[in-house]
Amino acid sequence: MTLDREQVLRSAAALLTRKSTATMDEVARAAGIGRATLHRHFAGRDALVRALEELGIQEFEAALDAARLDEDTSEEGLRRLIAAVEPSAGLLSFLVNENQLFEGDEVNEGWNRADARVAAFFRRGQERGEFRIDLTPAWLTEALYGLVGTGAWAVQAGRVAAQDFPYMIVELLLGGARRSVEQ
Amino acid sequence: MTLDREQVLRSAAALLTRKSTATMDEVARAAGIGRATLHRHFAGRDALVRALEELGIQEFEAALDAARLDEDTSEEGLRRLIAAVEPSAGLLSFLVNENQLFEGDEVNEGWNRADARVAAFFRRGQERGEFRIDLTPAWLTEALYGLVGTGAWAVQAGRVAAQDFPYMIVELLLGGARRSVEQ
DNA sequence: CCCACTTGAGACAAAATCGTCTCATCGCCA
DNA sequence: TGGCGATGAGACGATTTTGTCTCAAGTGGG
Repeated sequence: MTLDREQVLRSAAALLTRKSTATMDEVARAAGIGRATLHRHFAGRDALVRALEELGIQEFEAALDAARLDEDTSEEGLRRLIAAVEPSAGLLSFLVNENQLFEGDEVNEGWNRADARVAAFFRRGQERGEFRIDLTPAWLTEALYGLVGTGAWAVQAGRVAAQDFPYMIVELLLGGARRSVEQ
Repeated sequence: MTLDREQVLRSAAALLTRKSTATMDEVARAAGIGRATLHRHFAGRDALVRALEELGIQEFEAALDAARLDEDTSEEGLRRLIAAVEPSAGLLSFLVNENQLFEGDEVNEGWNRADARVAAFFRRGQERGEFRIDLTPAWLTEALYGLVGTGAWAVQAGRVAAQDFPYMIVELLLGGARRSVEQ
């Protein structure tokens, strides 16, 4: 009975998304395994979080690839990115919060890579005249993370229908709340 | 030497905003008092967090009052709200995250009051034709919280200049990232 | 000036969590 | 079928945090 490491990580992500302070015991029970087994595969809580970080980065970079940010318009690229990132939204939200705890000492370079890609996407959109230039790429990047996390939370709390997740995020991020004259 | 309860709460808020897992000892030292004194004024960590919750709700409702959301256009009201909420952004962000841990069992009704006011503000803006109707008031409310928290974090992490905080949030929330034809 | 009140520092036990270990059990493969 | 490897359950000690208590020191008001 080989333990499904991926499955364990996914249930841990699902639990920690809801309750970021869950204990190792809770994580183990959520995965349907014993605490000893959890420790056999992840040396400790740090190792578990780091494994989740690897998974999250991997999923996020896969989403960045799948979004084909260079093709079509920036708007279409952003729509594809949000849609591709949706399944990982909860995990990414957890990891973003977790990273805020670190003193910036040792952030996984994967985040820097991903950040750079997202920021470059916004900068390219600005250069193309598709995005406003008065909002910095760094802020747009952070705002994207924040809205994805907020969206995941809103869906989980039942404040937003799951099917509306991509639409709500993309529309707000692209067009804002103001009712513009053009539509 | 009467202990300045307000001052203690503010330094606790400042610390917990950066490190939400700070211990009672760290909170006490950050406030420049002994741990025993901290316990004399707040029975425990829960009591401290609840006191911070009261403070945060009070500040948020004060910001809602100061923003005079009924006057002028919705856009001006939102600008005033974000500006008024800026000093409390870190604390509110901490409390929002903290509330996500609760199982919805006993949320302070103050949040419901505040939520209702914000959602009503967006709904009113929609009825006036100033806000889009395809984004629900509930989502706009959550997005506002999320962006305020993200903004506070971005400023603290040095990714956004503190002076740009209100502008970045309001502009993104109102107009989005898309460069519209009208400007 | 003196006393009552508050504080800071530290000791102390209780509780929570962690990490490790043992042992019995179970499934799978040779 | 027999043995090997992995698992679950739980015991155990170590560590961290918490909450309480004591005691000496200091401050301010009467």
